[in-house]
Amino acid sequence: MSVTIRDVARAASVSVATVSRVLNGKGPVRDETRRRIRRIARRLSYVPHGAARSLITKRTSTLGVLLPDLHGEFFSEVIRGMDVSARRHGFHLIVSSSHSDGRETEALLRAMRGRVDGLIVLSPDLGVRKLLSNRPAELPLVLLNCADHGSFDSIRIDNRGGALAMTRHLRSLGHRCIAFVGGPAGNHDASERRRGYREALRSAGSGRATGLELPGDFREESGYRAADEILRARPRPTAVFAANDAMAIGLLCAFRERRVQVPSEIALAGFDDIPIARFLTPALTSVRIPIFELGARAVERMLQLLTSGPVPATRAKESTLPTTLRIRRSCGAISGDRPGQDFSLERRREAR
Amino acid sequence: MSVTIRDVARAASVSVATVSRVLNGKGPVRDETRRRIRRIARRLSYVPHGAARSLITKRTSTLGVLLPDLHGEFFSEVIRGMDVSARRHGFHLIVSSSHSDGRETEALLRAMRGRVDGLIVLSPDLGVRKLLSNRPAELPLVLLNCADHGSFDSIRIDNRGGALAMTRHLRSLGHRCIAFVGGPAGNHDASERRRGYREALRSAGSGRATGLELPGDFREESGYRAADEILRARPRPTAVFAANDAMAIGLLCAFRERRVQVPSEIALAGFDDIPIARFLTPALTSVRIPIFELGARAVERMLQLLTSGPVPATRAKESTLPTTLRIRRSCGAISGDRPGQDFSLERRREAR
DNA sequence: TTGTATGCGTTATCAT
DNA sequence: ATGATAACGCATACAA
Repeated sequence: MSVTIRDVARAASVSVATVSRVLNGKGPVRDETRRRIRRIARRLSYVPHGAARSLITKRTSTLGVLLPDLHGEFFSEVIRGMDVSARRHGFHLIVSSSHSDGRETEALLRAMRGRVDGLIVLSPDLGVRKLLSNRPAELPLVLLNCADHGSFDSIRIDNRGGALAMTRHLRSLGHRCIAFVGGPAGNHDASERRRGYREALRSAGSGRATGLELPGDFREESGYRAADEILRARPRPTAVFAANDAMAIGLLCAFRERRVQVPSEIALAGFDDIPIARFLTPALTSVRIPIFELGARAVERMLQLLTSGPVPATRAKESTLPTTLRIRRSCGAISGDRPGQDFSLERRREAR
Repeated sequence: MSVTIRDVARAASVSVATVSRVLNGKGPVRDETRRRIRRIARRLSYVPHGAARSLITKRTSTLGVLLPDLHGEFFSEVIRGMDVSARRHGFHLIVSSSHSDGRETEALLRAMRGRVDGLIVLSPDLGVRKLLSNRPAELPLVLLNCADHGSFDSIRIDNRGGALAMTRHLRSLGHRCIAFVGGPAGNHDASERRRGYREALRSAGSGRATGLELPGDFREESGYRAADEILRARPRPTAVFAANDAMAIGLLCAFRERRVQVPSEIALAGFDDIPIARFLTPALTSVRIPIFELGARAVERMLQLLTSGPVPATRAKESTLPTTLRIRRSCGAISGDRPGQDFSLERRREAR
């Protein structure tokens, strides 16, 4: 068996209470006793048992994270943000990725009780309502990029604003027919981006602008497939806005094969600003989203929720993180030749 | 407070023991009693307390995962593999990414006791030795892609074999001077890939081959920077093998800016086969590594370690996962035009 | 078939 | 300043 607090107490000829006091720095202990216990504990390489401790303290110092089946860059960044933020406060992350069907999610939530102090749920796919119903009652909750905020704290990325800004940017470059390749049906990020696109088309600007929406699923392949339809369309769009960079890359690939020059013959823009965007040829214009910060903020919010009292009466808050336009060569706005030439148009919008 | 097993027992007018038996399906219980308890438990939406349960059962159904600061695709895939595999067996994952310095890691390991049944450590950066010393003694351990296997179970990817195969492939295409852009110093994956590259150069083949090694750090930027030096070198390499795809993309970008045609003027190959590799122009030849499977296998191994008895005398095993060559246009071996044209040369090597 | 009682490892409350 | 002891929520050996 593992060495327990009793072993330390016995070896030091004191009671377990004293050992506990020393190790937690609580209560008065004679200096000499403290040092002796510390030494012995180290010599025995004693490590407190987490489960036992949290059974009595009612705190696990652990946060549960529920994620859907996310694509590479996004997934790792959001976790990194959470992890950095959590560790700074001595918290751990118990993550569960690719939760799809509701039954599985339910089982997951059940298993979380007694293991986490709070839950962070990222669910771009609609359907958070079900979640609330069968979640262990008093478990604090923070929603990420969710469709219906309901009465829960939520942090989201300004997808709509980013798409709006990008589409307007394309219009400002003179494009009058702008195609849009969308994301998966039911995905909240995707529908918000489409909303921004539509809004920008409708809004008064320099001249009329028409649109053309094509289906996509956030994967390269779907962008590749959308290209043909775009090129066949009459009037042919002079610009394409893909709902994410992966699809934009698929489009870029297809355009090159068809010998359609980007951006001279057709402009291209993406969303996400993944690291390789600026290393493509032409460098891909995109909308940068603060993924790391999204994760970090979620944890911060959760932590202040946890320390603000047992049943925090603090009203649910929702905040929106701003996106940033990364203008590069693919949209035809600039003619620079080297990567790293990043011109940024920033766009901020913070909600309560 | 949350509803406990006692609440259920009281509501059902039975003892907690009976409730426990029903919920765990152990021991004989009268059918009618069972149904009644089940109904009441559901009505009260009772959920067992994880910490309390694991305190007595000595099992947490949770696996600890220690990861370094990984790049996008790799990170998400390995976690996905673990998660899928873990959930299938009713296990959870408590992950901690970007563990860098040893002190932090030590604190992390301490906090793991009583919260996890085993530990999976991915540490391409050398220095696992320290880990073993201050880890809670009887915690089962599985190493991933580690330098020194020591006496621990470990699963690794055949980095050396993949690099060997790719370099030979380039030689077989007639290249006699092949440059190599390496990964971060101290990174085990990187050094194994370099080892394979060197081995292939030394080994007898069709004619002599010379090399040229350049530093890199696995990021696009470092590949971009390496390009100039490669183009200046005399004799100028006719092929470049980048230790990962990100750097290959940087190289591709730089070559295009310098108007150096790939593959006609210089061939290019990467490592990892990230999803966008086949959508680049030219499509990037690369070495596919089974990341998902790496994670999945790690969990499987851990689980069989856990169920093989309290202190499994089963000798530490190490296995190596095979890589696969993905030959595309960038190396000049084929002249296809459409993405999805994947020719595969497989290479297997399984160790005990 | 069911109930009683004990213990898991820790912290917290009260004595001393 | 320190020690004895009661929880915490659950599973289980044993008794009934």
